Amino acid sequence: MMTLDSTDVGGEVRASLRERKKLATRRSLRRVALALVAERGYSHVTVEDIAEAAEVSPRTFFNYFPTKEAALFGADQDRITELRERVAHLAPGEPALTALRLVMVSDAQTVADELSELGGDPADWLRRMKGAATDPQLRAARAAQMAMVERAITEGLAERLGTDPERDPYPSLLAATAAGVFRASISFWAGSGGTVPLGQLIDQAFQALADGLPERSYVSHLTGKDNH
Amino acid sequence: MMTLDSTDVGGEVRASLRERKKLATRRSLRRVALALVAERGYSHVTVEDIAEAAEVSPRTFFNYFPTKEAALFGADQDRITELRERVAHLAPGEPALTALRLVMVSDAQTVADELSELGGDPADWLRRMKGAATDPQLRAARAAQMAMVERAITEGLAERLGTDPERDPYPSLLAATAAGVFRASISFWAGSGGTVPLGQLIDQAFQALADGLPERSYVSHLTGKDNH
DNA sequence: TGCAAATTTACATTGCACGCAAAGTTGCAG
DNA sequence: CTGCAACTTTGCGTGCAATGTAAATTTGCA
Repeated sequence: MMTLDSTDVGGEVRASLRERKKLATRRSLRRVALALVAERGYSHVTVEDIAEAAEVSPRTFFNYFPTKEAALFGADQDRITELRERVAHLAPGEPALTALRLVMVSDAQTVADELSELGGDPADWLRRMKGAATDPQLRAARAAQMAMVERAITEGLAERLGTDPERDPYPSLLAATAAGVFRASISFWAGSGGTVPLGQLIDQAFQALADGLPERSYVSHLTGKDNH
Repeated sequence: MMTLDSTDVGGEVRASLRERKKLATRRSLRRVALALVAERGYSHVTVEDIAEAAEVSPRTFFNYFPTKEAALFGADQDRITELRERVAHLAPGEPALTALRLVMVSDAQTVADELSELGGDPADWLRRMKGAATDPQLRAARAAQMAMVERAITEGLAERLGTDPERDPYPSLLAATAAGVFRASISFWAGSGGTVPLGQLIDQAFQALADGLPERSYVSHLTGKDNH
């Protein structure tokens, strides 16, 4: 129990064969799942299809991901916990809204990084996934995922502000708006093929919130087009 | 095809036996589903259980609800479409934020009404459901539901503002925040056993958003307690 | 009363998810 | 380099959600 599966070489951590294989299998499953879904649509891809394309047994799929959709956009429990910690403790002394903005920008960058990590053209992935993203099941799964993220933010905020979400709706409200900023920005960014600078989108949305929501848009100069 | 299943009597619409039975079955399924889930938790209640308790066949359950969770909190497609229309056209001339506030307050009242319609003590239902509400599956289902609502709001806002959500993230952001206000308020209200005035909660949250988010809470005087 | 339409039901099928134990790999100590 | 211990993969069986189909059953109405 609790073996390392890795060898420490002069401060560097070299993954063991076992570890590398596991990571390869995980990535293969994810890549194949995304490719199949982009091609046929979410509801026309079974776990069996994914397993077959990745050349593992269907049972092995579930050793890596708890559900079919987790292979598509899996933020595991560790990362969600880490998110809560960052919201709670990043930039202490700064206003909560500032900390949230920092965390959201950083996480958005992570999303963009993972997209590149997939191999191939990131813009191509975004374009291919666009059709599949209309599937209700997939939307539902994504919403559930974001709800978990939002919950983590709520808890982090509650800790940061020293308040209890049960007695004070403010952390929930702030978390909901932050998650909303994140979603709206990411989805707009994805729709642009990843060309619009994501960090700026998020920053401007937060600025709009901090200043009080305006009646109309807040980003026309980014797209170079008239938004109404 | 397209029979009325109802008899028009002097301007009043009297439901036919068929219609009344259908409504009774639907309500029975919902009530029984809620009761069983409150008692055992979502994942320990099968569709078969619900059907049996409601004295219909399992297949009939799916004639009324597309999924298990739809029986618990089902906003059907008609109501979601209607929501979009209200967001788009209610109080024309007023700012979008004002229209959103009106629609959200009104919908919150509908939620409260449906709770009473269930029979028994509303506060009792809230208390009983509280435990079951921690179930991840149920959370996921609720999130998916809210995502559909949020989407409808986005579309309604886009129409109202004459903008395209694909090119302008503003409707999405506004919809996300409005949905966030709704969720945070409802959940806080439910946590209070339905005692805190829901309309005021929502109004104050919108006011906070319109003014620019404050660093701390905005409702301390409602609970009568210190929120930090 | 009897026919047409709507509704319920039984039956079969597909797919997700998970527990379990057997078979196959990998890591490492001797 | 060999053999054991830990880990991973796999096959098999189970339960449950969800859907299609066609045969009863019930209701509305002439």
